[in-house]
Amino acid sequence: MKTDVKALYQAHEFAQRAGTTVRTLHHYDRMGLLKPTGYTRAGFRLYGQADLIRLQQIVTLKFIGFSLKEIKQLLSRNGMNLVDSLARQKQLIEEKRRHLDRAISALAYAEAILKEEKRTDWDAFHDIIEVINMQQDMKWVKSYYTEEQLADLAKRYDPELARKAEQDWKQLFADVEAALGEDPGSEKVQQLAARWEALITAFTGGDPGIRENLGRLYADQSNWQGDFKRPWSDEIGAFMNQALAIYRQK
Amino acid sequence: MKTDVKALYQAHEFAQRAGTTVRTLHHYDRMGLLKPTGYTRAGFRLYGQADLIRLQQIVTLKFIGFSLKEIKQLLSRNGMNLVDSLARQKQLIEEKRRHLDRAISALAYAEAILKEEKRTDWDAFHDIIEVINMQQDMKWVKSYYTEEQLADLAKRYDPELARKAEQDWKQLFADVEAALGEDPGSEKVQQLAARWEALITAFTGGDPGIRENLGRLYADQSNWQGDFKRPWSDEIGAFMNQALAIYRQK
DNA sequence: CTTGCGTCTGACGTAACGTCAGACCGTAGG
DNA sequence: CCTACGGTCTGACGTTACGTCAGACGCAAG
Repeated sequence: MKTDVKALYQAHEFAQRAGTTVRTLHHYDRMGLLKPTGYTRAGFRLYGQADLIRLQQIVTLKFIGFSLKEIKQLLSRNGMNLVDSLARQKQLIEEKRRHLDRAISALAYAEAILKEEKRTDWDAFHDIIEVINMQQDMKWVKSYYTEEQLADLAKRYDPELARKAEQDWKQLFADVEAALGEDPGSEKVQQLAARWEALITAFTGGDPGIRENLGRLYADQSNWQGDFKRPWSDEIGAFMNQALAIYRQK
Repeated sequence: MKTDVKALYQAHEFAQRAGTTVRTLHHYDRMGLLKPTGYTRAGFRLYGQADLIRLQQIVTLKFIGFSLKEIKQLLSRNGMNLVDSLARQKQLIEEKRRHLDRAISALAYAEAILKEEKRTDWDAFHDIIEVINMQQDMKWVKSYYTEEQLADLAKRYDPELARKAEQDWKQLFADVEAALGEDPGSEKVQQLAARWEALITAFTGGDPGIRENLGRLYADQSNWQGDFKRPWSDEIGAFMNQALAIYRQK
């Protein structure tokens, strides 16, 4: 029963079949992550089935986000506990995703503001930055809310927010625009304020680092020149500021 | 009306207030992204309010995921269109998040398999890799589904899947285990098969690159030794394979 | 022998800084 | 005035996962 199948491939063909490059194979070889099965007399690398399997494992672990160094450890399982590694890795990735969620939310806001209003790019850009930094405000806002209120808000808005943030921002903008003339203290406008805050909360999310940093930044601006000019120059901004002020005092 | 506020800070203090490091300021200075307002006679950097604002913008754009090079462009708005840049950036980030979602899903699966079954780490690990690569199967599976069926599955499962993948995997495992003795062709088991496929689809998601690569990898294994041994050695795996086979033929 | 295509080994480039290392500044205490 | 302590400066190397030359060699066909 001879195995007619070709058993060994040279670098290029192997790389192609594996969906990677020769240079990558060199790299893995040099760092001891994947050594070829053998060499020709001329020193050309020869890869076999076992190599393919190992490469497959490497690709998989890379997909999951491990570094090559970690992969080397895992594949030689030198004292490394797979379960723990996976758990840690999952937490790391989830953190990254939360960050991306907030970034997406911020971008959605930017998109909304650029479409709904007709300011120059630069002005709008200024506002975008301002809004993102507004997370700082949450520090103070939090003292106005009770724990339960915050938890409630979080429960109602947080999970889906990041996903359809774009929709939400657009809708909110439309609603606010429609309510422009009304009393900022009215039930209706106050509900808009609540939604606004919730949206801000969404991409403020749970990143303590950024919140702190920008918080310091913002506080600094205020201290620096007494009343640092905040760029809410448009109607909507002014209107919402009134509404939010009332909302927070309640 | 004199402004009593200190107007200039030295590197360390400025960095601290801005929530960054001196070395970062050096870096930004050297690459021309943020030049200090002035220097002392000794050559020490002095930063002012304008610098703080600019740094704030830099931090914000970094948060959104732009590279320093891009930020430099954006802040000098040399031919760069903000709207387009933001849109592109959003797509990029969303792609990244989809990748993370699939990775998380894969890790959730790993977690589930390691908890529910009592194999050695290594064996389970082998399966994890196998499952992730199983996305390759979707290539063939797709020829069994109609477009509408796929769309339907995607609609029903895709959005929420990535979020609560862990739960879903655990639940599915429990259900499958409970149904172990039954007829693989029964309505009940077939529904489990549908769920199984849907979960696999979830982290197979929409990444054409990885799907292709691993597809090639897998196809190769099969060709290489005729019938390459697939590591579904456990009861659940064998059971589900039967059920899935029937499910796909339907 | 010459083409053409493939392989090998360095060596440098990338992104965004962190981490020394060696040298200098500035102020308070002795 | 000397010195310690803390801050600043520049330059150079380290990090991650390879990509991109560059120069030299292998091998089969015409």
